[in-house]
Amino acid sequence: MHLSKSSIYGLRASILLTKMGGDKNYVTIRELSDELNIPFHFLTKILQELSKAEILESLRGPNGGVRLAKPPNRITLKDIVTSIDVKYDILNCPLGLPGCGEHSLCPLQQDWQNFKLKVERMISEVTLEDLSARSKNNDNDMYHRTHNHLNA
Amino acid sequence: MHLSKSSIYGLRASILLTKMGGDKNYVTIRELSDELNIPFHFLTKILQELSKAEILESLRGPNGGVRLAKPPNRITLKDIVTSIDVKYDILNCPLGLPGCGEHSLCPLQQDWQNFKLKVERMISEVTLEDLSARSKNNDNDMYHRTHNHLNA
DNA sequence: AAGTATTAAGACTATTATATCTTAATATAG
DNA sequence: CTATATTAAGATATAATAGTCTTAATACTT
Ligand code: FES
Ligand code: FES
Repeated sequence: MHLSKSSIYGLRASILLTKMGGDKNYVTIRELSDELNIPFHFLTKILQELSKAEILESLRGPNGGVRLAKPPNRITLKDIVTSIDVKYDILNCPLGLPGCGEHSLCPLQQDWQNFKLKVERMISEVTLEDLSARSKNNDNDMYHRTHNHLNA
Repeated sequence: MHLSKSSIYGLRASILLTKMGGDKNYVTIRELSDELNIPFHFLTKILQELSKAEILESLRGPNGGVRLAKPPNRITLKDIVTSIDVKYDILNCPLGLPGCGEHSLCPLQQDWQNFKLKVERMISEVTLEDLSARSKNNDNDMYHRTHNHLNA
């Protein structure tokens, strides 16, 4: 599972957005970046990608910000990740041979494809609603660490 | 599973070495790098790491090269990867929160830790012997693609 | 209409990962 | 002892990722 920091930040921001923006109000990127200890301009660029992908909506000017473009139960983890890391490879086999999955050349293939299917199913099924619900039940301070301590 | 190219190359070379070096002869790094389409000097540096970690033995001069330092059934996939990517994080959760695994803060934790355990077990149990045996049963041309086609 | 708050966009810089090049050390062969 | 084949080590170069800065566009408020 090789996610760029952009994807990780995008996911965290989307989850927080889901938790904060139950209503139709826009949340400023500044709020998100402060809360999550993500560099503001960096997060801005990431969320622009999500807006282009029509996962978020944005509005400029006072009272502007970003918000989800559709109900959180219709946005999956995979939607977000694939919008940001266009060419990511979920759970790449350690040997990364050509034709992986098609031909049976890799000595790890059997084990690996098994894992891979499960992970792929998970990320394409879990929605922002699920994630925000689960994290509400947990310590709400989950995001409030300093940037340096995040093991991204 | 975020492996560097160094680790992937190190794994591929170790497997090939196992297949070629059943006896006690040294195999030159040039042979390995040609066969695997890995830049020679790059592979040299990677194998130096494995030598320092006492997974390989090396010898300079004519008839020199590298060979396994112990029987292939005593070298695991994990041995190799951890020698090269000293600070790798096997199957990092997409959210990558602090204290992952210790505290229950992450909404994906339950699913993810489950995968992670299985993958960790696999890489710490599978040995070079296993890998080379399995790949012998497969198409022996598995490594003979051009570098550009490898989806590392 | 003017001023302000905000995202959009793109240029720029910094850091890390990947790859190459050069020289040194060492072992063998003749 | 000399020439040669090879790994060791480190300096340099290139590419990819991460992060910063500046300016433009837009929408609200007064
Ligand atoms: S290269 Fe596809 S499973 Fe290993
Ligand atoms: S951060 Fe540990 S499982 Fe998600």
